[in-house]
Amino acid sequence: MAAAPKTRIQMKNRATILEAALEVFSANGFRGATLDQIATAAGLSKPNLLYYFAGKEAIHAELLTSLLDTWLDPLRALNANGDPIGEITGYVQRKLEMSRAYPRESRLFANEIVQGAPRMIDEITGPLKTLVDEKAAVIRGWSEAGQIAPLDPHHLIFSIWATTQHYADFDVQVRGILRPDGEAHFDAAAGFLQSLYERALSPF
Amino acid sequence: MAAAPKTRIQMKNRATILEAALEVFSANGFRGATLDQIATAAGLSKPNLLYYFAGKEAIHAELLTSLLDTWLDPLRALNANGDPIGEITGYVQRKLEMSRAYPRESRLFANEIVQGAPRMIDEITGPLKTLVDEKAAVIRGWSEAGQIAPLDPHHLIFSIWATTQHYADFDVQVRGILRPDGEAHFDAAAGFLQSLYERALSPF
DNA sequence: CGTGTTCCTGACCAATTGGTCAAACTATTT
DNA sequence: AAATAGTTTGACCAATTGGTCAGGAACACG
Repeated sequence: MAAAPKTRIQMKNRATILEAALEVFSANGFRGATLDQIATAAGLSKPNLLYYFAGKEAIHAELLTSLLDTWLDPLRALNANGDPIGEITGYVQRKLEMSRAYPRESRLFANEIVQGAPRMIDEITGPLKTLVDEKAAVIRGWSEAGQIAPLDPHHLIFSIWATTQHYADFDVQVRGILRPDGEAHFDAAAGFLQSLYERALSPF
Repeated sequence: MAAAPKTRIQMKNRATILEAALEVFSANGFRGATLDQIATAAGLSKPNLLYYFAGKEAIHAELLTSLLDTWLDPLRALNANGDPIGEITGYVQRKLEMSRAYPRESRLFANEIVQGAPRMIDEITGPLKTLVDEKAAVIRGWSEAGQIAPLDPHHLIFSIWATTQHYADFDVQVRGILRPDGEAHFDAAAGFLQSLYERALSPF
């Protein structure tokens, strides 16, 4: 899609712009973000932004496509041959770690999907669905073999997305309610989710 | 805040405008919504909108404050004297029912909170925190009495919000992945969440 | 050093958008 | 029916915003 950067300056400036755009888009949504904000955040002039990218849409699209892959890595890592409960709780922990380390990426996707995913619907019904269906089949195998409790695998995956991404997407709310405990709530969340899923998945 | 409507026409038109605004704000976020869109959706002219409301902000604010109360009703209904597991799974079901019946309201809040809740932060750190703390204390009492498993009550509430609102806020994604099953996924979700929380909360 | 290429900018533009206002139109009341 | 109060609108405005463009500055390289 986007022309491959060639010079050192291009590499550096494109990266700077994408970093600034991630900041601005994730905090304001596509429509709420302006090229001026992105330009200011990147320390560049607006016409200069448009020298590197064809337009606002192009910057946004580049962010979405280049980040989606990374975003799905934790699910890809779910290993059909591992210990079922350990694999799933491991997935939960990796996903929560993503929320801690990359909250802006999470909010970028959240903004997009809440508003109907107008620029991502193909990725969802295509590659994403394929990956989820594949991993859901693995989980279904485990529950049919009696290794984990019989829970619907698709909804199990949804619940993991929901509970883990909540800490990135609804960060202000979590902080507002857990007021004085600063950063510690991620560790508390890790412990809570570990217990929740261990208990729920245990076949006994 | 907003002047109390007096005439029949005022009642009807204010309601029409708020309904249209809910549609538009929930689908596009505050910044993404335009007065023209709301006016068109309401079947009124833009200046006429502004005869009934002081401005875009005022319409949005009215929606947020008037809907927040309803939104929290399910949690208020959590009864300290009821059966612990039944109370909590009942709360889960009521909350999921809200997602099914009022997805636009859910998305209105989701849009606001994902973007840092600039217009709602006081409600969060005030009345919302108070209510959550109160109900969390009730849940803590249950787990200290050994009636439910020892899970952090605040994070338990967060997980319930996350899992239930997910079906409204990320509706396109859920539909995109569960493609052919139309509306049935809400019933599947109800069953899944019932099992998930029953299993996780059971003290044994 | 000169020259071609890449990079950057100020000035500008058309479209969109939130909001105003005077005038016209419609209900309601007396 | 006249007077009053409430409702609606077309025309207009200033600010914002995505994007363009011609030319200048910096850089690479023979």
